[in-house]
Amino acid sequence: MIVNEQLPGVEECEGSLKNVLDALYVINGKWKLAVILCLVQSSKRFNEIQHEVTGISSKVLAKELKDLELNDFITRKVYPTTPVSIFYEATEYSGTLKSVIAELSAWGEQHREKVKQSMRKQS
Amino acid sequence: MIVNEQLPGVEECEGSLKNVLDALYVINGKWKLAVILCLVQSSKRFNEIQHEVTGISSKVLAKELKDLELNDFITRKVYPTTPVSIFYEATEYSGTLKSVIAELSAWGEQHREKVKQSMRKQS
DNA sequence: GTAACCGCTTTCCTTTGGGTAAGTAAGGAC
DNA sequence: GTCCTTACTTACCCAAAGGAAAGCGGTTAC
Repeated sequence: MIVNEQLPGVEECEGSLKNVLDALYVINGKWKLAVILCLVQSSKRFNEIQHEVTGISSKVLAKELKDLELNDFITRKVYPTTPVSIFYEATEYSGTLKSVIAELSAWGEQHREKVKQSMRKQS
Repeated sequence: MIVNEQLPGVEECEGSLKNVLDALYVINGKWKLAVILCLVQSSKRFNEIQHEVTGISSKVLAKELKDLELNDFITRKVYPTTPVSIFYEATEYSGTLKSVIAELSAWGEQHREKVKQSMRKQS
């Protein structure tokens, strides 16, 4: 039995697993982060988002927007113009994802580098 | 058009999106992190893992172990006992996930608290 | 022999995520 | 009246993920 002292212990792991899975559940899917990042830049209308997040269908975008609103990452605002215009904007709460995204981004980048290197070695 | 100055800008977002998606691709799935966390505590045999990660089927566990080995998170070690015993152990590289897991865990925890609170308000 | 255990693999089935395309209600342009 | 736009919804389809259960080759126990 080999125990790695540098890594977290049993209790810490089991406690955090639930948290991590909860976090991933929210962040997960092909489009959620793309939509959040799109709206963090500026608030936008449905068709604008669909144009900017290339490849997403209206069905999926509608679903993602509902999910994100339920999780309080974005707000749906209806302006009483004629006809009404509907804007989606990122909430302050979506800012709490900043450090999570930063960590994931840093890790993802170094991981891609590592994969590239190991592919060079093999060829 | 409302721009949130406290959040990252356009370039930063678009650059990091790819990295984040790469990271999520590796981490993703119902079982990967559970298996990693299980093996980080100590190296284990197939049946031990299957017992500890409750609910995983042998088919899925076998697949996850292969994936994790390919991505260099774990090593498959065969010991020449009779019969041979096969141990899986976490590599040093799986330690690089530590800060990612820490962030995800912290965020997931506070998010769950927040969801609980907003459910109390509604009821 | 027979049964059981280990480390899987195989088969079959269901669920989930997502894609395509069409439709629709409300309003505006011509 | 007819068509266009906006913000979706609906219906149908497909592929990948995952679950259940059985099988399998090798080995040990009795």
